[in-house]
Amino acid sequence: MTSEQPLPQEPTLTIAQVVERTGLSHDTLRYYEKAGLIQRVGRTTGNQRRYEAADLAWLEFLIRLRETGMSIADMQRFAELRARGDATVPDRLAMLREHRADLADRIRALRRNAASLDDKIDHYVRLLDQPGSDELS
Amino acid sequence: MTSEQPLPQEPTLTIAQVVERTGLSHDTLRYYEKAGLIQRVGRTTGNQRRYEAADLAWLEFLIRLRETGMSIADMQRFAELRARGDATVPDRLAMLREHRADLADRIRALRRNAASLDDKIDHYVRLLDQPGSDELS
DNA sequence: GCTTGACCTGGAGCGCACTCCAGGTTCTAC
DNA sequence: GTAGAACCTGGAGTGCGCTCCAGGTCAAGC
Repeated sequence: MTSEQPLPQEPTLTIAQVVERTGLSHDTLRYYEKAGLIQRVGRTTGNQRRYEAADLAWLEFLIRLRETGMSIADMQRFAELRARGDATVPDRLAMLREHRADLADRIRALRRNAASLDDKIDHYVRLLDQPGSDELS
Repeated sequence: MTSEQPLPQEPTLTIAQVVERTGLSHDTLRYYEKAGLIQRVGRTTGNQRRYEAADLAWLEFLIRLRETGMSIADMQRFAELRARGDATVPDRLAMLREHRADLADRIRALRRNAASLDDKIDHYVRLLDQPGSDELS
């Protein structure tokens, strides 16, 4: 048999590796941690951060919340609920559903606005096709 | 025949009326004007602003640019081109097309993110349906 | 004519989400 | 063991897009 090997510790990531994988900056990672968006990350004996896979997954979820327009304050609320455990799943679900509905509204509004940009673009194209007419807008 | 009437001056709007119609605040309207986003608005002899229909239409266009994520700096560039007249139509068209393409990208990204929020929501729903399993995220 | 509310200006202040800095500690490679 | 890169902290600074303020002027109704 093979000799007993040390438990293959789940590999951890340095902050530089997390920067590379998430696109967040060092400062933003520290800011998110200070703000309570991520629970205290593991440390080496020398006090340097070592991120685990679960931290990375959570960060990626936070990034999605941010990219869909959630404020830091709301992310803090969400993170706090998460930290309180399973009992808060209904609250988290409610928050997420509300955020999802807001997002749907915003996407609809963007599409409407996109359509009117298209109209404006068409207007300019026509101006270029038949020049000479006084421009109105 | 009817007696000669004074030219029915195109009715103008006070700033309060524009606030009401656009949803922009007094301060934002003045800020936009100072920033050159709208060309100097007409004034009464007493120096109070009187907006014309064309001003309102332009403001509504600016609002669409803003709502689709254009920065004030880019709106300034656009407004400046507009102020320079017909010769800049090609530049304006190019700006608008680029902005439109960015917008399409952002809408696509939002839809992708929305889909992954939906996954997360489903995950929570399943957690609630079959409680007891240790929660992972 | 007077009151009251709407409007004017320049400039300071604010909230958000980072970003930068100084000064020190730790890690890695030689 | 040492050099240099990576990392640590608290706190100050930044850019954006407004928002507020003080101290005045103007306009409309009585």
